Amino acid sequence: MDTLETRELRYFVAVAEELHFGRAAERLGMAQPPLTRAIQQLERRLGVRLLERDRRGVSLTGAGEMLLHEGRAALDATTAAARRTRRAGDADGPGGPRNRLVLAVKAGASHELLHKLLDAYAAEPDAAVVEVLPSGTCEQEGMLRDGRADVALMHAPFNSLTGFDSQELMTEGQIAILPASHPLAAQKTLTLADVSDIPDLPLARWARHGTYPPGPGPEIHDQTQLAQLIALGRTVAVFPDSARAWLWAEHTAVPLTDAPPVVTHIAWPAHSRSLALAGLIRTATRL
Amino acid sequence: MDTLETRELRYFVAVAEELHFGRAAERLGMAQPPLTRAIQQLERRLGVRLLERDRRGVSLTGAGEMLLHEGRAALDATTAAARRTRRAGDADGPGGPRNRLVLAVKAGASHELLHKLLDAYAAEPDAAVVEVLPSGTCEQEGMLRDGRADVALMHAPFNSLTGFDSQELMTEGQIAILPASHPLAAQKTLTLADVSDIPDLPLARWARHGTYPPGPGPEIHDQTQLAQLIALGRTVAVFPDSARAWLWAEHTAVPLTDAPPVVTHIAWPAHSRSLALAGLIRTATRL
DNA sequence: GGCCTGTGATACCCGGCGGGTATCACACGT
DNA sequence: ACGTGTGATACCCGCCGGGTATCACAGGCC
Repeated sequence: MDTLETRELRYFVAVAEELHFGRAAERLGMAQPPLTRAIQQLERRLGVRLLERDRRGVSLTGAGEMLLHEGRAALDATTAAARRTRRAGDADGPGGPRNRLVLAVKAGASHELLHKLLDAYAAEPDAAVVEVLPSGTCEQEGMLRDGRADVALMHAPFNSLTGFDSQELMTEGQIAILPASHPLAAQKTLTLADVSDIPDLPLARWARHGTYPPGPGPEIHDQTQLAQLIALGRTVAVFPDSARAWLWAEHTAVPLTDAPPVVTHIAWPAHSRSLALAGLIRTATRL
Repeated sequence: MDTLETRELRYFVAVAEELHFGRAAERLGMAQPPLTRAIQQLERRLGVRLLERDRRGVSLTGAGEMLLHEGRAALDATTAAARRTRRAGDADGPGGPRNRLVLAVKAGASHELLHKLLDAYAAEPDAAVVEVLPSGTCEQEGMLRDGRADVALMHAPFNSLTGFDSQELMTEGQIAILPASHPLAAQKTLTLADVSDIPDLPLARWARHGTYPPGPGPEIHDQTQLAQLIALGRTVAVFPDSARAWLWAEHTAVPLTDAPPVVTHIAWPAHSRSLALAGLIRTATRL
């Protein structure tokens, strides 16, 4: 009567994202007519119009937008339930209850802190096996939400910590990484304004959630790619201080005086009750 | 293949809570055999044993406990999606987009703050209709999670704020409420130790999540009931300062010097994106 | 204006599976 | 030995989710 099935949610989210029944059906690996029928049935059961279909296109009503947001959250929660249950089953299954933890880390960030954390935790008695999962830019939130990861290292203010419990680990400044040959590389310090409009050196743009912010700079999705472009004198980038670890000889790092400090947190789903996780967090706070 | 249906989650949670297929089936309004089959199928699909059935009873495996926790969260998220979507539909349906907000408040707490908040918000332009939903002791968390409420007033340290965004509104001390006739009522201040072992005046016990903490005091689930028992000289209770508003003539309030301060927060689900909610929060922070 | 194209909606059929009833298998009380 | 209460099995049926074919309709052509 009033209990949404996850199948219905999956269908609706697909349609709401594509805004096109045909494409949504294809994405779902099914034909279009049953999809149409399923959405109609969903609307009847909820007693609410979710989509406005005026021939040539579909758009979301207010209720539709609500269901898109809430439905995504619900779907994430159920897939998280499935994933975490499977992993828990592996643990208490064969070979004794060897717990495992999946830690999501932005690829290539803060090696040093990560190393210290993993070493310190491994020395703990009863330490679980920590699997490090490299994640794309700002993707850790989704990974925690849908159960791909149990815990993550996040960098405020880039990551949003809303909805998670977290603990502050480290604060650092930011630096501009320039070609060593560029005149500005000789400065002792710079400001954001200095680096954001250098005529011959546009700021690189990172992909966030699959799309790129507008601007003149090159589109980047790989750190080595970026490093190369900087070395070639084609772009600048702004990074937390710990990025100095991977600088090349052709790079120069210059501190930014007015960039907001970057705070590294360890974050986890608020409702977690895992002992292994608690141990890792305890270790982290003692660093 | 790997996508849990909410029906399966409902079934499993019922069995895991009852630890008995027959009772669980009854609670679900179905017969026992299909329930058994559904759980078996669920275990097969997850590739994990969830229940240990040794004749005469059922118990949870580690994976089962995981699925119980995560599954509850997922079920809450889907029922929240349904409820919020229905409400959003009512709003953008007939009579113009009149938004509504449901505010969960512990029954009978902090009248004064609540009044100020509602009055101030009602004076805002484009204020939504705020529906006040009285909730049992410490039940606000569940109400936010499953969509019965959009926002809640919570009292740390009694309510757990994990998983929600929140804003501090007010801090107050705690008082002991005694029968006016009792000798201790003459004191200017008291300590927790003073009131926790008065031989003839055991501390009242409140129901939390349906169960009562152990102890000698009377079991309470209603505020007037408690007030009456105090007036009769049968018990003491500890409350935030604002409880003075409902004291009777037969009651005396004595400040507690060592009780932790009670902090009232306004809290909401971390992923909310409602404009009306944002307005209410903005108003609250200006009080 | 006729026609094609692309959209979502409808009509109809079929197979699978969710659910029910009856029964079994087994461990415990007496 | 037998009754009792547990979960598991066997079997059947009706519904509903999904597929194919088709419709209805609005634009954009020439």
